[in-house]
Amino acid sequence: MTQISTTGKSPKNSRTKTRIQKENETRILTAALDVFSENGFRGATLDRIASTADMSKPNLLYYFKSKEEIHVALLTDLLDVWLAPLREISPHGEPADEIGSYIRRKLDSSRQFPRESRLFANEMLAGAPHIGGFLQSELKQLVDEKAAIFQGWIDQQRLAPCDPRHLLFAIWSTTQHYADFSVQVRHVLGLQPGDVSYYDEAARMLETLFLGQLMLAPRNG
Amino acid sequence: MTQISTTGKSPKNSRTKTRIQKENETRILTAALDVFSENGFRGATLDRIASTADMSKPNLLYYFKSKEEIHVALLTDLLDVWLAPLREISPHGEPADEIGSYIRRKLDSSRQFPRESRLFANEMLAGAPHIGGFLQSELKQLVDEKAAIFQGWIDQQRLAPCDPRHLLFAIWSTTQHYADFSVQVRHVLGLQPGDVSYYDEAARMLETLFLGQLMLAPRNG
DNA sequence: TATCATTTTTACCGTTTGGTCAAATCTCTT
DNA sequence: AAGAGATTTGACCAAACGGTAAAAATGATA
Repeated sequence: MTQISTTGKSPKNSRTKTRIQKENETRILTAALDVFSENGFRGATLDRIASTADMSKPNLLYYFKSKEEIHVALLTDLLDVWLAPLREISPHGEPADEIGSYIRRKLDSSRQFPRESRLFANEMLAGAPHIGGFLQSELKQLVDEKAAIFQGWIDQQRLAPCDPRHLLFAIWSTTQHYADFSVQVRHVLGLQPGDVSYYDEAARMLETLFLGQLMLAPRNG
Repeated sequence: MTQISTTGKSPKNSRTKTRIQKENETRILTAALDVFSENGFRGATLDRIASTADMSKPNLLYYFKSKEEIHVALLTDLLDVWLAPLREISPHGEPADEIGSYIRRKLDSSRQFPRESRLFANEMLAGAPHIGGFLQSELKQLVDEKAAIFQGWIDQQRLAPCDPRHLLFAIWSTTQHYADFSVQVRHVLGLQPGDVSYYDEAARMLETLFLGQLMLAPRNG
């Protein structure tokens, strides 16, 4: 599959973007985010994106020269958003503070960018055909770096012994779940389609789980 | 969207299935699980399913009369698998034992049925068009029932105060993550495509997180 | 207001898609 | 071995798909 690399401009080779160009590219990317995040790359169609953007298909293809190019543009934007909260983890703070605020940042990210989260999830489910390289290089490197910080805390007995990378997986999964599986969350909680009021309770749960102690009674006997 | 309800047979209305019928239906469902779980319903094609099943498309449509019908058959099977671990939670055991073994069952389920898990995830990302009813009825009911058990333990101060349903969300997300995001997990850990050796470490992590205590030093000062 | 580049539309093209049909083949029973 | 039923195939269809070409309409600028 095609990996992200080039940043091709479509409308001619003009360096400066016109007002209309900026407006329409935004409209297209917004519409495409809706469609791709719901149906994945293969499940999305240009017709659907075009009609969501309230635009004819040829006009859409005037701004992005292929379905792939739109997808790449979205994924490129996405990866920055995805990495940002992780970058902020510092070795100098208290473990509970650092991990706690990381969880808060990730949960905020789910609340603010649920479609981006689902776009990412769709790409994972499909086997990461477009961002496999990113996962193996940038992400792995950053994870290794932050895992070393966690390991330092473990060595200092400020954090329970565990594989730091799996701790990150636990944080990613619990926070992203509220964006990716929001339908399930809402149905189980009996909430209306648009209602995202569960995020406050989610934050409390994750604080208890990661920073506090879930089990109160001794485990056996 | 079409919800699950009917259990239509395709080859005529014969009550008893022939050997060939059983073999081919299995082959089709196995192939379809591969294709649907990677690409979602809209992203999957009958041609791809047929060629994966090593079968002509008209022959495939002799056993299932539409793409939708194959999908429904898979989802129906899936829902049992999905609910089974949850049903086993008992109010009579120790919280740590009950929750611990539930996590183990869910993690085993991810390891044994990763494609089923991804099929479910794809359905969620698409907005649960086919199993919305299931989520609102069967699942919600079972969750309410089990949440009441958790609430009992909280009232007895054997479990930290939290929203039991969000605790379930945390268990679902962390365990399913290893199936749904296995590509990411493998890339970050630097493992080969088929390697699922991370499950043991995952089990240890989740035990520490849910049954033990992650933070060892006091949070402030 | 005339000019030129940008933007939009109309009409298409070849391929893929989900699905049908009747004929051909195979399998099982007698 | 023959007949009936089950299975498989090839040829096909209309719609949807990703994408193109060129003309028409619009916008900016002088």
